[in-house]
Amino acid sequence: MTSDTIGGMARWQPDARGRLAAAALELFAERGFDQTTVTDIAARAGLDKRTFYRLFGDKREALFSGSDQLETILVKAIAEAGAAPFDTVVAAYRRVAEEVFAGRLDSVRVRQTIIESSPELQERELRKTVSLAAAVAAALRAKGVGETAATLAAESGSTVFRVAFAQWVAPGNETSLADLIAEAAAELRAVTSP
Amino acid sequence: MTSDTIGGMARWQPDARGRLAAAALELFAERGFDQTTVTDIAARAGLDKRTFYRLFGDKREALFSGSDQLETILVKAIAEAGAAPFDTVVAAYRRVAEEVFAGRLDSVRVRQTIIESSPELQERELRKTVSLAAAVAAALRAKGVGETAATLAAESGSTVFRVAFAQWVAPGNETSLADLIAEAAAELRAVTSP
DNA sequence: AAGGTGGATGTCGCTTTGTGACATGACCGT
DNA sequence: ACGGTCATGTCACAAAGCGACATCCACCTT
Repeated sequence: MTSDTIGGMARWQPDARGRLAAAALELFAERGFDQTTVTDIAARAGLDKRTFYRLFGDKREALFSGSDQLETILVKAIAEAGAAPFDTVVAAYRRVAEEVFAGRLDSVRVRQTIIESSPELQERELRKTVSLAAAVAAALRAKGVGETAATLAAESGSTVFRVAFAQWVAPGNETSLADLIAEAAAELRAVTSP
Repeated sequence: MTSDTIGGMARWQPDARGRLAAAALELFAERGFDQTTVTDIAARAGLDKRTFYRLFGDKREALFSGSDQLETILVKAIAEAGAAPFDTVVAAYRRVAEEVFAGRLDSVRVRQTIIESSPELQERELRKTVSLAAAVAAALRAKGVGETAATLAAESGSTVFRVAFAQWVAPGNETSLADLIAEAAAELRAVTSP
């Protein structure tokens, strides 16, 4: 079936996972999430339904393949930083903005449109967000920050990022994500100040 | 609703929805969420699987029947308040703490144990949380608070509540939820202050 | 060079979720 | 009594997700 022979090379086409993720993105954009079956996705990638479930936990996960990378960058940025907890977290998210989101507004918008069209996908994205915040909190605790303060700083940073992200993706926006993060952080400080 | 005649005999037992929610809670606690099928739940409530799906959108929803009430209380509290946005939100959550959670620690713990045992349920709870925060933000905007400030105040209040809630439910806790909310709010201010 | 090993893939069959279409049986107003 | 309505039950079905087993072929061992 998938046995290709580029000069007696691989038995299967390379990067099955990547092909499945790409096929899923295409199909979700074309027909919508609910109207796309896992069998469809696998077929477009030249694979079997069962293979999809070996590489992804469920149908939604195909849209969130790259999100481990975010955690890596965030945790590393926090481990290297030396400022106050909240500033550290905000700086870490700004680094993510520059290293993974800058220059990809168009494709991010496509993805975001898909997510906003399906409650199931929104739930999954929320979980990813929370998981990221938990990793950030753990990284802060590893630097000696107290339990509650670490959680609050991580969650607040997450909030700032989500607000800024929404503004960045909104139609007509011209400002960079990193700048929007800085603005949102400043406004959060203002909102919580007595 | 569930037509039971006062004088005559009822065709159906009253409160089908409540019976299903109760049956679901029991079974989830007994065997776990995954090991409980919708048919099981319906059977214990003396109803049919199809009836379950008419009253609840999906299996998880049976655990979240009462969460509309929270939104009502929150929105009302915010509409009546007159303080700064963040203080208003924190006060609203404290009101929820007193009006719906006070005195129910034991049953809340049972429920929370179930939720923590299933990623699917955690996703749903997250969505409820976000939905609540969105309603709070809308209530703030209705009072003239700016878009971004309303969102940030609502999300920060939500964060404070979640942190306090986790502490309240944690084993060995003796402090009231309302007090924990106040403490968390104070610590959030400290964390985000320069 | 023969043969074995292993990891990735395909095939089969099953349970469960969630939904549409239709049937049933009591309540209600007329 | 009649027809309508509303909650529920029954039947059928697509799709999700997973366990068990078969298959294929690069690579390794001898």
